[in-house]
Amino acid sequence: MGRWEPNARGRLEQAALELYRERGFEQTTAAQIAQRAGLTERTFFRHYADKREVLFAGAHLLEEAFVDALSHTPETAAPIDAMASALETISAVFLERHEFSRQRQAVIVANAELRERELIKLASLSKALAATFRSRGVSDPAASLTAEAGIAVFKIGFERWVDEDGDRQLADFLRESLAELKVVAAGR
Amino acid sequence: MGRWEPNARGRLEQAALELYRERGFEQTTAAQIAQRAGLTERTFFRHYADKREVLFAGAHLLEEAFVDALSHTPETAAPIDAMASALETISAVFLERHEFSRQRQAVIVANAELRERELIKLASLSKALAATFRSRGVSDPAASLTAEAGIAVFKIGFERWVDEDGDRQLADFLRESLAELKVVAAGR
DNA sequence: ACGGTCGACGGCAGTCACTGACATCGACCG
DNA sequence: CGGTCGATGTCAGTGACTGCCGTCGACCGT
Repeated sequence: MGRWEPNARGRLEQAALELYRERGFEQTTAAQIAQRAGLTERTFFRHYADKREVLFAGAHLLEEAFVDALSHTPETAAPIDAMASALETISAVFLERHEFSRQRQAVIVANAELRERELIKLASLSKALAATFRSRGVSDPAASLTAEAGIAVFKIGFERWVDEDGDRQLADFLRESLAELKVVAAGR
Repeated sequence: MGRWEPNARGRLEQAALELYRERGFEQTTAAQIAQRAGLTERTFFRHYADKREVLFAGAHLLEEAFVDALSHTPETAAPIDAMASALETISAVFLERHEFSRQRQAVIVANAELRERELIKLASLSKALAATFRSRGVSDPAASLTAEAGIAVFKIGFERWVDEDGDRQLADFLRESLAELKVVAAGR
């Protein structure tokens, strides 16, 4: 056994989610999170750039998976179809995470600073997707617009999935949302 | 003449933009902004909730104007056409503000915290537009998706307009961007 | 087995964003 | 002319975040 308990980041992330749920994001200090995780405030800030980031550690994984999914789509497909396929693939990531997503999203929605952070993560994701499209020969502004549209579909589908009590899968909501976007864009 | 110089907010906003351009957002303290405006730090925070907000004072005006433009669109129009019309109307707001927009946008793009703030302002705008659609009988998720798509069009068109040196108007870029979105959504 | 390096963490002092409480004083009102 | 009000100043405090340095098991080469 090492000098320190293992999985410091995991403990910090769990402690943070717990405290943010118990007393709210603003009423929680970094020192409290660190203490619950058996660490010090200084160590908290070694792992996370700020108090919000501890909730978004998984964002880069989502981004990687999303870009990966898009990359593994036939180059000949129309951008919107590639996006549809990537959305389909990505929803698998959330199959076993409805409850966790619900809790985390409730915390985020309740605080403006956390919403800001979520938005910039989605914007980063959008940029990455646009870059992927460009590397596949889609030119701007089509690349950026398809990426933005895909993120909008994801955002709205995800919101609705999280709000649902039922057993419908995320993929259902994403398909529905994308279909509606097509209808709307067609001017109907 | 009153006890204080008039237009404290205007002075603060100009001082802030100047300093953010001169030395960067992070390297500027609230006290410095206040001092250049002939005020104290405490007064700065009475006018703006935080250091970023001083750059976004006009955001609620844009939101009002945008919602207003959308409201004054024929109810019988398809949502996407109403959005197109609103975008057209809104671009008039920026007719005389290319240089100002360029400077401000350069500051924002250079700093992640400011980008976050911009994103949440756009998200707020999107919510307001979606609510307007709903009040006109468009149901969700079409209302939310049209709003999000419109904001995406605005964002991308605006970026390109700001980057341009030429004399093309914002409205041109918005039309182009919207047209491209329609093409993309149609799967071409 | 031993000295040296390294990585993860603790401790501490400091800056700055932001806040609450209270004081000031021209403008304006009756 | 006294009283109220609104915009600002003053001051003390909290907490987010950072730089710097110290600690000490793990690990590595000899």
